[in-house]
Amino acid sequence: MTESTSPKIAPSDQPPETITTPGTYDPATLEPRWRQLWDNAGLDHADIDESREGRFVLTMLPYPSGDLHIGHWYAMVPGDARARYLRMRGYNVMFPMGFDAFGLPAENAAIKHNINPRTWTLSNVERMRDQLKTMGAMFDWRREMVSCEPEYYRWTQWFFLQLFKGEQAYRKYSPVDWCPSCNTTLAREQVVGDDRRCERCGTPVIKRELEQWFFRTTDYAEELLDFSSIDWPERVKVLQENWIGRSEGAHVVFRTEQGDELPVFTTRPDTLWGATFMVLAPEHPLVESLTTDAQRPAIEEYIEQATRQTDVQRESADREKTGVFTGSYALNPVTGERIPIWIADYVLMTYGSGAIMAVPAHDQRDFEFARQFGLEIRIVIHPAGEDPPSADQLEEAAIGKGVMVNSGPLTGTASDVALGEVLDYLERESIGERAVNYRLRDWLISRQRYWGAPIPIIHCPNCGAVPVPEEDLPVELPLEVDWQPTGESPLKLHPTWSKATCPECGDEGTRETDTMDTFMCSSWYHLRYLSPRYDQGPFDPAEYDYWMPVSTYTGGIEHATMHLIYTRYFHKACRDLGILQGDEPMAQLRNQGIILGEDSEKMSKSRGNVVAPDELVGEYGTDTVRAFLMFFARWEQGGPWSSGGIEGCSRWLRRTWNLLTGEPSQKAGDASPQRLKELRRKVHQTVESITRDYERFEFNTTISSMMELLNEMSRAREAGAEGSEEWREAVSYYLRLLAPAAPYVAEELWQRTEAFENWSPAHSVHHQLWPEYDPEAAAEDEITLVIQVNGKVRDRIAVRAEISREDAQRLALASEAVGRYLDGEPRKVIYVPGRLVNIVP
RNA sequence: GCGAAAGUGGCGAAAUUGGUAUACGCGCUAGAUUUAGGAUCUAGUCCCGGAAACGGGGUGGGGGUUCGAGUCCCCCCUUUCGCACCA
Repeated sequence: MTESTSPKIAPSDQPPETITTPGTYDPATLEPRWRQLWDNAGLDHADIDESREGRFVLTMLPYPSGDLHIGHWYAMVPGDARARYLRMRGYNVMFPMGFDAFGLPAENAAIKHNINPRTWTLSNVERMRDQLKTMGAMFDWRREMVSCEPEYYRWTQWFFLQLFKGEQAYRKYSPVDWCPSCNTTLAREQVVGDDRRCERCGTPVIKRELEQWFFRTTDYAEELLDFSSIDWPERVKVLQENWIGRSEGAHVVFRTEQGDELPVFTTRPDTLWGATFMVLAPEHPLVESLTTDAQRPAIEEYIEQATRQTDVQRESADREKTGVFTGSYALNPVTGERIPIWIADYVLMTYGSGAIMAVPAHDQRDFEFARQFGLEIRIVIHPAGEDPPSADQLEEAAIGKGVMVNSGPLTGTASDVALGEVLDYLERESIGERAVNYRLRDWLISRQRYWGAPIPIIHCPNCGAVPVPEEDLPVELPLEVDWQPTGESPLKLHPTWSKATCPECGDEGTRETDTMDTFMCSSWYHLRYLSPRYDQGPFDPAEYDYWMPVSTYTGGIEHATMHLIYTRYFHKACRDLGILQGDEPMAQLRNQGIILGEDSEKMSKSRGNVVAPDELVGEYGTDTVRAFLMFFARWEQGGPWSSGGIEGCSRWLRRTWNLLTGEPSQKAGDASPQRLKELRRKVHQTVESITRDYERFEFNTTISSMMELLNEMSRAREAGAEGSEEWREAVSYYLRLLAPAAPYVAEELWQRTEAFENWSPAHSVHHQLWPEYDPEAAAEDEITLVIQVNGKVRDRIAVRAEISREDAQRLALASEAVGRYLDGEPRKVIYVPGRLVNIVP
């Protein structure tokens, strides 16, 4: 049985294969040979097959930075093992791979090495594709997409046009970080230091307003909060909820003394009578006209320094409040009082209306501001039955509940009804109305960059922003471009590219030179996998119907709020345009943890703790690296790498090899029926637990269960199990259970033990069915009954598994050990079938 | 500050979801084997006492629920992650 006959593994167009020497596990020759055989035979191709249920298994695509990192392996290998498991369960599994190929690093490389970003990117793609192939994953490379290829971004542009026509795209002025010396926009990572300087020339960065493109993600804020139809981690749902940031309250319209409307959003309309001043964001459009001449120098200076700061700096907590009085006043709409209007950087233009009513008695920030500048504090909510203190006595804002005081007609209203009463009052008096506000902003998709998908718009002096006709797509990036060391987009500098005729009136216009955010490319890449070369649309509807939605999506938690909100928005918006079906793109999401360096620090070149997968593959082989990545930590948690730990997985696979290729034991055939039954039990118990573990993404325990089974098989072999039907089943099951984790060695040993004459995909272990689990075979016929006295273990006795309650209790009470702790009749006896008897004295 | 998750041997970690705590692996100890080894095999390895049988203790700390708690509840400590002047 274990005698290894050399299988004739040679497809017609291959030279005869050298068979590895029996007795020696040599992944370095075995793995590439199988890879080639599989690739030649198209073993991992996934095509529509109506006889089987499809499963679209997706893992987040990499950015082609140049080298595949161990983190990529950690993200992809367990997902691959699970995809392989699903395929063996009989599903038709598609597991595609591609590259998120637009982005800033390619431009940096272009400037630094005077190389076109496309050349740089595609050579990285090629390198990483080869590295990905050593991973032993079941990627169907026919379905690969590369987002920087015109055949891909043609459809990214097409989607933009659909969203534009569906009124989801619009233009507005929005600030960017700008280097006045380089004369270019800077990305966040190009602004360095606390004093915010350009990373190239060191010039202090300023804000500049540019007209940019947005998508109306806020239209979908409410629907994006609904996760009821998807199985996503709680953690991600909470992150998205916080990101969307829904709050209920009221829009209240204040008026300036000059008569301008000054709307605010408040979650506490019940404190409206205590609004003693207003604060505007320094960027607020009314600041200019509200500023009096006397205040103008101070205001201008304040705006200057406030807008130089990052949002992060402005938002950093426990900073002393700063601000300047505009010199103007507004009228409190319920009291009619004049209240001063200030500006301060703690009010953000990007949230609400960019203006607040300040209620210093009941909001901590407003309280601190009022104390800082000597503004009036008026208590309007106070616990019933007490006299309100004077405002001077307050040490902090009173944010608690109480009864409304000093609140005109609503004085005396208790806080549990106040909100509703106040809202009714405001609506009745036409002062304000109920409103929901979101933290979520519309999605800014414009980038003043070369290396992205051009926004397919022509600006015409007569017709405005006109979409490029679909038949003219793609709007291709010019390849002959000049790079300024400043990083200014070559699209703006190009002599001819931006010249275009208006599709509507035929006059001369100019192309939009902004390109799209790369999150736009990654919002729909999963759809391109369906049919990467389809040219009648972004995807073939037949493929969509068969595969979508994505059944499992895996990737890092860091994408919880950006990519994963954008792709959900994108799907929903396209659904409403009739392009897609279903409410959600990804039915199930799971996140892997982070793999750290051996020193428990984040891996980085400067720390010198980077683990290179290529080196590991050279030393141990792909199967060992895969197994260890699955084994060493809980996948969703991650943890530090251990160079010693990988030896354990290496040993395990070598022991597997030796067990199944060695000479038969001299005791073969000696095993007792009872011993063989025990072997079979362990086999079936292992099938059960590994099946459960794959369903739950608990990859570490799939490997430890395999190790346990190997240990049991070694012992059974010593006892003479070889030659039996039970042994044959154990080997067959073992190799099929091994296949998802260690695909190469499992295939090699499968061919040997099955003794096929020739290899074909139908013979591949990867096209076998997952072992059937027989609960009867897995059931223990003898169990250890634990005898407890008062919850403490006092004895253990071996009994038949089907022992009756009466017998178990009788045996327990008869136990000598129990006698030592029990004085007289027990008060109570608890029996847990198959487990224990607990005697309460 | 708010939110989420976690805390178990020397280390990475298991624990069928309330029922024998520490499976599996690393490391370590002893032995076997080998020219040698960081190779392979066997045995041992939570702590204290004991030659052993056995006894006592034990899952960050404190309380609670329960016949029974690593697991559930409350309080505290620590760590990690996310969000943060959100009106």
